[in-house]
Amino acid sequence: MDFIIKAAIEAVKALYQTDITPQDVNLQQTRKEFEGQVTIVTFPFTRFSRKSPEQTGEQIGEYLKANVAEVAGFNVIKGFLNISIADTYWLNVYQTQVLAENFGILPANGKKVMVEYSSPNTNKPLHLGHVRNNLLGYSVAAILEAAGYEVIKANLVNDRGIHICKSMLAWQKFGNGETPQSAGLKGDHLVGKYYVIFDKEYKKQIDELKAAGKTEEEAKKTAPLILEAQQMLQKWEAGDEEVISLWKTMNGWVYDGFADTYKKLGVDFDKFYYESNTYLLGKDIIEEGLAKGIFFKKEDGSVWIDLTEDGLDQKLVLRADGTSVYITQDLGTAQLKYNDFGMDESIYVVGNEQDYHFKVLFLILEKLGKTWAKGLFHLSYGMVDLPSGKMKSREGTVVDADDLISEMESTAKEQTEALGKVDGFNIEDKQHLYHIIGMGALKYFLLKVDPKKRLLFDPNESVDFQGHTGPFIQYTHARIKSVLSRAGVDYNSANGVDTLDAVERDLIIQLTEYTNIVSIAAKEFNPAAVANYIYELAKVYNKFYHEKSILQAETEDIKKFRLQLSAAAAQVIAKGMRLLGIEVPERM
RNA sequence: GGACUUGUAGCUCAAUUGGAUAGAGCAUCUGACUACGGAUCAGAAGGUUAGGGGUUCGACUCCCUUCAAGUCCA
Repeated sequence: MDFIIKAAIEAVKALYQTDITPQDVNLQQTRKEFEGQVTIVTFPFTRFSRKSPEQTGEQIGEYLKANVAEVAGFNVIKGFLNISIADTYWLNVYQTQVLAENFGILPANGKKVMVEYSSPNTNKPLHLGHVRNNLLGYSVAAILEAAGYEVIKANLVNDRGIHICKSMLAWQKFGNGETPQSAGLKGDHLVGKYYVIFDKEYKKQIDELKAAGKTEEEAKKTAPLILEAQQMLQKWEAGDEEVISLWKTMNGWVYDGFADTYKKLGVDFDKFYYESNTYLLGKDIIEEGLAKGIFFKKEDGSVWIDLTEDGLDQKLVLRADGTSVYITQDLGTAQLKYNDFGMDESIYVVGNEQDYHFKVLFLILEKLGKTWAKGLFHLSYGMVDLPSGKMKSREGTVVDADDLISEMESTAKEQTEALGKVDGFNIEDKQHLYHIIGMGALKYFLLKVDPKKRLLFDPNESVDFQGHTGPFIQYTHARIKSVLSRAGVDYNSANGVDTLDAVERDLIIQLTEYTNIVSIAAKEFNPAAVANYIYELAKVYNKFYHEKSILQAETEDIKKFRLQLSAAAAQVIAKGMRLLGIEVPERM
């Protein structure tokens, strides 16, 4: 549509002797209740046209019609100039762009970006909140790749610390040598079970101590179990063989479990970082900051940075005893990642509870003069809430990822069987289909929402399969494939039409928008933009499908054209869904 | 105490980043092809965009303020 903007600039120059920039031309898609396909908002031009918005629109419209071949007509309503573009233009764009093999893949931009996501703790299984994180991260990575970036998917695993020691200790005390095999339980669930047991026993001890007259705070600090766990952490840090060996064993169980869940979710990673390797990093950065005078030392020896001039607080970066805080290791890890890959940008997919943390982290790196700090971005997403409020693992109100996935699959099975559409599928095909549909419903449900908004999930109300959903889009794709398989003619070289019906034009216009959407989604790190676009596309296609007969078209040329157009729609649907990590079936 | 985020139909979400009469889906009601797949399509109903003020040709969007929900900082 650049040519319209250019022409509008020329029109303003010719009519009103004023130079304007492309940004001054407010171009948008014409609302469907009006005639035309693109609209120029003329209110801003009245400043120098010294005419009413209507008159200004008329004059520019006349100019465009006279000087631009593709402008077939126009109408003016208030300050809106609606322009009808000739069908030949749309057909040309369709032929040369939409039908091109690499449509929707933007040329390489030479930039490298890291997307860090998932980043689980190894003391409990993944839940719905992690699912949102994983799907977002995977999708953003796919979108950036389509937008021309070289992408590195990274996972920073929190595999050490007091929380893991809690699970280890509980297993030692109460586990009786239980293993995933002996318990018949996924490894991450088994370890999670002992984390819960620790918490229960710990609470018992707290209650006993309180009954003996201690305050809550005292009780929490002096309960034998927590002291033992802390001791265990110290042993781990000292490299105690027994502790390390148990730690390796139990983490191994967890990784097996995670690998399984990741596979079902369809996410993957190029690079794993482990906190057990990175938790000591960052101390040299503290030195660097002190040397540069950015950090300062208090009398007790602790190191701080004063961010009050930036509207933030004073922030501790190293404890008085010389040990790290979270931000210390994050500083070090950021440097490590940059040393490893030298990427231009780095996206952290982390929940919005850490907004402040990342603000501080990025600001410190900037103050340290790290040139790459400006490429850091915190993709902050809202928490997933239940109707009862926040998910709490201690109260057993978490929605477990593995449970959720299998529930989605069985719902997909029920729905599909009720419709009786899987004749001719063997058992494996059926299972694969149920997985695709169930995950399609779940992924779409989570990704269609703007990441920064909190998400409400009601486990009692199963995810919809009708309307604005993944299965709706998958169904549209399957139905197109069905028609194509009945075509009986070669439609690849169709070129037989030179005018379009309204629905056909709408469909082509929607298809041409895809590239635009990819770049917007990449710029905003927002899969929801893609999700909502594909839904619109599927809707336009379904309307076309109902209004126009494809196989019974008026002429053979039109039939071929509509088949080809349908194939193009199926292609874009599949490509777009792939950016969301959602597969589309041939039949369903 | 300070800071950040969110608030749109009964419910779940949009709104081309300041543009036209705020759009979809679910739920409710009505209708559609003995048809290329009805997980579809067409229609009805549903709104003081949390409340109030301001900025301007024009505000869900920007500013101020109050309220509500959530989060963070020692």
